[in-house]
Amino acid sequence: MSPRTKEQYEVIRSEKEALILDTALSLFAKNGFLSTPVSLIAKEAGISKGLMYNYFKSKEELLYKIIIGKFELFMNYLKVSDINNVQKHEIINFIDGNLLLLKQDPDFYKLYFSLSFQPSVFALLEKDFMRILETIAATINNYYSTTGFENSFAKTRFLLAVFDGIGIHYIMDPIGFPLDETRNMIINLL
Amino acid sequence: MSPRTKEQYEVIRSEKEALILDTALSLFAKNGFLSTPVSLIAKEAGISKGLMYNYFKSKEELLYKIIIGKFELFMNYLKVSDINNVQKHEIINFIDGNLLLLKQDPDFYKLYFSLSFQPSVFALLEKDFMRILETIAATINNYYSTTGFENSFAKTRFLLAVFDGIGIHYIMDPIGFPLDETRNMIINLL
Amino acid sequence: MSPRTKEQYEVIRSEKEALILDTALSLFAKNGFLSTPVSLIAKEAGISKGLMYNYFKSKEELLYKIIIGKFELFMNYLKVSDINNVQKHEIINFIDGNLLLLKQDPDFYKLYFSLSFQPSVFALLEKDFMRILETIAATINNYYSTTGFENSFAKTRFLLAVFDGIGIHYIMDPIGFPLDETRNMIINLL
Amino acid sequence: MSPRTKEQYEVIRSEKEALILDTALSLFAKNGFLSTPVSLIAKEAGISKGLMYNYFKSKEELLYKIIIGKFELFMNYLKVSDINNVQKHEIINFIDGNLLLLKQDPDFYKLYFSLSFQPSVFALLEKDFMRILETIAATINNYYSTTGFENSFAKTRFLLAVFDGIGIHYIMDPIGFPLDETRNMIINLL
DNA sequence: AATGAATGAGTCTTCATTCAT
DNA sequence: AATGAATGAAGACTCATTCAT
Repeated sequence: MSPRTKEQYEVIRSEKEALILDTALSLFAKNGFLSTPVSLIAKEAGISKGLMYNYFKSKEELLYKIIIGKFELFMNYLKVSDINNVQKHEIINFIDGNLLLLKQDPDFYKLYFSLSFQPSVFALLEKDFMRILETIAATINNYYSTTGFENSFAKTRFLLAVFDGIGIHYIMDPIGFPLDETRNMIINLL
Repeated sequence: MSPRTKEQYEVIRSEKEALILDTALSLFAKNGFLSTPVSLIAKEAGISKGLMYNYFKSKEELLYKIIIGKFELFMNYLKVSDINNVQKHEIINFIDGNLLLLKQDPDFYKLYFSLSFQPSVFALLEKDFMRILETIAATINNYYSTTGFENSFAKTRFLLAVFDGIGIHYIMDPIGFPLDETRNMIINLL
Repeated sequence: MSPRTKEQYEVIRSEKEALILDTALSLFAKNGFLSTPVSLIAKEAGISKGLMYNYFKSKEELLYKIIIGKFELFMNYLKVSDINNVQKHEIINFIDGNLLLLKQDPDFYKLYFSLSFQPSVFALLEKDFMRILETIAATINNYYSTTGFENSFAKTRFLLAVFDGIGIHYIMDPIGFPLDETRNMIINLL
Repeated sequence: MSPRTKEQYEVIRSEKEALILDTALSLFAKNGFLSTPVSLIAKEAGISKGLMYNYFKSKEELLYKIIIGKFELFMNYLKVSDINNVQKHEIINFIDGNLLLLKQDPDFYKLYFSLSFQPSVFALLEKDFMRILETIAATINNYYSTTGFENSFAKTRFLLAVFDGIGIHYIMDPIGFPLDETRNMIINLL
């Protein structure tokens, strides 16, 4: 019998890769990265431990791919037409976009926050995290300063902090936390 | 040399216990709870591993005692004279008190936040965390509702979230983060 | 296109088999047998892992075939016209033949020596090694005893040892080692 | 009960360390470094796997310590009174010393030779091996050149090669190999 | 003849905890 | 009160080999 075609192999690979990524994200979010053994990921995904290493070089690479993949989605919401003249509605779009992701993919945010407090693991991702954070900060800062606010720097840092605070409280208590009301309170800070 | 009295022994014991607690907090904050071996704590504290287990039943108990000890300090700032009629200056006092602790003891906050995202460890502390959070929430909620704000529940949750956001951003970047300016922005939310 | 004939298939098969054998020898020599994964051999040879097992039952069989194949070449140089009356020039021919192989195929010698010290692997080959060694030893011993040397046994063992010593030092440092000068020193021992 | 004294601990440590080193040397010699699992060393030494790591940082460090320890012994035999004027009897002493060690500690030589052909492992030790080899080579070379031999370089390399050849053949067949007769043949090369 | 996904046994290593002294 | 040797369970990772296609 002839071997599978390249396309068939690709389908298998991309489906299984997605399965592993999803399973791992869910477990990392639930138990934390360090407390999730590769063996558990494999078991939950219904594959052998060895196969994981056929798809990802290491547990850390698996983590990295999860994060990077989501980051792209994340950044799609921060498209401004003119970086030197950021409009209020663009910031609002960004906020709304992220609140949407927060609702749709709380696991990712849980993982994201948990990693921020795990220095041994965080090192892997620090550069990417920083690059993104700085882009966001620059955009918001530009909005505040061109809109005529004084102390745009502090306002920017404050807004980012508020945003993370909301995120954390939401994922800790998605049912009880009043996300929609707080959304308006954030907008009021603009 | 006369043998030590019971009191002297107890002084030694409590001093050594404090030493272990401090050392452990510092290491947990720096490396994370799971990434800090008991052997390292013992080494840094200048004692043997065995002795650690003489003072604390387990690594988890050590963690627990660290957290509980700090909580008491923490709650000292939330003393209101009348829980049914909370004054603005009392809330401000609470905020300022906590910002002070944040500056003085960033390690504890780092540990506190990191544990929040480590469910396997968090379980130990969840009850205590909740009890405290609810006390604080009730107090703030009372302030908002007696002061005549509408939607005091959402406002309360928002304030708590903002507070944590600030805390996180400060401990991630204690030098760059404009803590004093943001303090005023928090007060403005009251 | 007409289908390939049986002969064409066999040509392909034996060419591919040779490719695998060569690739494997080169990698075994460079990294050692145990440190060379089958996957690497396949990759370097440009074929799939599965196909390797189509040609060779196991990694060990692959090794075995490499060694045995070279042994035949090796023994071609030890053809004496009369085993009961070995001539000096025949021994010299053998020495020169082997020095030539040593220069032309250092990888094989490297592998050969490395296996001699890997009992778990060596077991496979021990019989064949011994058979060959004994043939050589018998021939040399005959030369020494018929030529009238006393203690031909010790002289034989010495010569064989010297020969291996030279081989090892040459493959460890093919550029620096004075192979041609030492050749004469070996001849002087005859 | 009071803890053991420092001396008592030291006795325990050095005895157990020696036990592990001895056991490991014997197994490495018998099976090869790569084919000897740490678990087997532990089992043979009658200790737990974990304890091995209390004494040695890694399997590789264990190997390193074995080799380095023996090297010192080894070099004791190559003490010449004047490096610029090496006497024949000093070379003979060196040869005899090493033949003695060869007889007494064939395991070490087995390991030494096997490592020389295991590039992945050899890297660890290459520097130390080279340093020693160069010292020996320089000494012998000095002997040959001051004694008036021409082509002392080639003679030195030859002698070293012969010596290793003898070593290898002896450890492969300690009973059958005529070590004492060959000793005289080596001396004749001086 | 050929592919590479999949498995599982085996290897090194870490670390919380126990225990004899 | 104090030490550190010792254990054992668990975890990340590798790799020869099998097998469906």
